[in-house]
Amino acid sequence: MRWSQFFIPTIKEVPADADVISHKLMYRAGLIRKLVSGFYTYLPMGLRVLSKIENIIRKEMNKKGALEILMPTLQPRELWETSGRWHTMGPEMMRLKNRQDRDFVLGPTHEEVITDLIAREINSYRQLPLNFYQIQTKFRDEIRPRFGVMRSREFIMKDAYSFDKDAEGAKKSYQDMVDAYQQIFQKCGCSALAVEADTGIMGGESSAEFMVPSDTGEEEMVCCEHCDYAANSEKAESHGLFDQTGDEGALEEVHTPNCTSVSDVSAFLKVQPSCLVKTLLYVHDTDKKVLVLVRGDRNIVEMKLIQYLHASDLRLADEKEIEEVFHAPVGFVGPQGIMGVRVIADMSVLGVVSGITGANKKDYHVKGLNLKRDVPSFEQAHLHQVLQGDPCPKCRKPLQIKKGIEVGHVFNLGTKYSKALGATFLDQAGQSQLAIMGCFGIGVSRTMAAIIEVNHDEQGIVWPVSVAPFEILLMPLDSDDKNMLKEAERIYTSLQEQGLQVLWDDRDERAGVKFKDAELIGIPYMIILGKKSMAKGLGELEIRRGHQKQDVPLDQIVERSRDLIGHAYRDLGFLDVPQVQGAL
RNA sequence: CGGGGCGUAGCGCAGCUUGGUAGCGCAUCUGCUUUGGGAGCAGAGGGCCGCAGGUUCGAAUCCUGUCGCCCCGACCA
Repeated sequence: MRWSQFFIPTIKEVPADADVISHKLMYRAGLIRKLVSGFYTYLPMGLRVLSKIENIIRKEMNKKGALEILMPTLQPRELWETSGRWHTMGPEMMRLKNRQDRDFVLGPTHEEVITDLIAREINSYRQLPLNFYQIQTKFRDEIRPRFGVMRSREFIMKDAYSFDKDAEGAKKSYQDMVDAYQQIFQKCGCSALAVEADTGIMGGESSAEFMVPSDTGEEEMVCCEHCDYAANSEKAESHGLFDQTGDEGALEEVHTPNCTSVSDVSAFLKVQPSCLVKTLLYVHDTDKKVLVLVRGDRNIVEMKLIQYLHASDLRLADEKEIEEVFHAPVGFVGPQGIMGVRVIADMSVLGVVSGITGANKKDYHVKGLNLKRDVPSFEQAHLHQVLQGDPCPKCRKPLQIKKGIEVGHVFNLGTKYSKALGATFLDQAGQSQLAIMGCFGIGVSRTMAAIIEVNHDEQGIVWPVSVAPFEILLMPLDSDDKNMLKEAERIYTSLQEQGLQVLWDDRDERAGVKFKDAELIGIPYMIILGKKSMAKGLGELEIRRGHQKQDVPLDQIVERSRDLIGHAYRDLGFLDVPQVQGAL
């Protein structure tokens, strides 16, 4: 491709609304432009990158036997009523009506559609297993789109859905996808970590997220440096810590005027916050009350509580509700002597034999709380937030907390959707069975941003070859020099004949402009032709990453480039240089 | 949903406090010079100052409303 005939609108200045590096660089390098908040146009350079990521995904999916399909973006309300998600999804799902006043949703995901399809098409165990995938535009009306293409309202996603006849098959399908995902992200140049995760709105049994470690990530994960434990912080656990010591004693009221918070009480009584037991009253599924106990210096993760309760909604009780249960005002409540309310104790308070908590009386707390003695019956669960340094649940070594970008998510769905939508088949014994499902997503557009987050420097993007819009940039510096142009033309044709994707900067620009643009757009390899070295029969071959340069005789430069690029592909885990496909 | 900030030329901004009909840098166009790290000189084009009302002889500027964009936060007894 000749630069002058392509469209690469680079800009020097950063638009005021770009905040993170990938967003700034995508804008400046002419990959994307914004339409409105959360909606972006991919310009030719951006689209090439996207297509490359998609092709890497296709190849790995196909290797595992998944079959590509394409489902509608618009889906009828009825399907979502059937699965129950018309009501549980909330306002992030975009809904609209057609002229007959019929409700539709702009698909945020496709479990309903695919399961409906399978329910109609599959009758026998002989047809299973199946794994269908698509690469398609999804819509989620995010509260706050941000970081450019990283969290947008319209985005491109690869979603795959597996259907198995038994648990063993489902397990294999799941593992196949995990393996494929590792391959995909490695080949895209943004190796991802698989971490245990919450199933969220998808429902189902278990799930793992694929995270690219990066400080701009929105997700927090907990990982162990010593073993392979890694989990999303909404799911992470720590080893049963906090065996609280202290002398057992009788319950004793203490006067704590106006001390309504943990910090007030611990300061007033001159004890560590960890000596307190926080008593939280939650309301879930509209009117069910549950009392949660957690150590004073810890917070609970509401997501964990929702999971534990299988609740569809959850909120803290208001002052009135608290008064009704404890007959005491907010800030002075405790679990002792409370009857008729379900009590859940977090692991952090299980060992408490002399804790401090509210006395259920205004301006008073109690000392000497012994959980097992003073609370008639309680359940135990892991609800607290894991902090840096907490012991690993597997090996007890200190845990680390890191930020990451969620680029993929795999779910073991079980039979939630097959049951709701009637995806059954007859087994060998002629019995009707529910298909066991898995669903597997990759945020394609987000992956593009993640790749840039981990592959850039001061000057601009440093694309991994596998996803670079072009593999090599040909840069003759003097556009008036006939000889140089002739040589450039020769190299250009020759590179193309080698099957390489080459961008030829044929613009009549000064060298400085060309160099700056080249660094910005980040093509991984560059051939530079200058007057002086050409006179000696030499050209320069430069590697964008690290700016290593070498002089190479002109008659060898194409071959050397091809070798370098071949090595680069192999380093990323490819067996060979992929063939050019489609528009590329 | 709450809080904060911002809408002035394609992009980045100044001007607004103290009303008088708009300016700077980059980009664009023309010409000459320049040509291995975002060139120099000379000239040119381009803005209903987000939109709608109001105050005023007069509004980018003051007031009200509205739309859009960005950032932060999201309850812990």
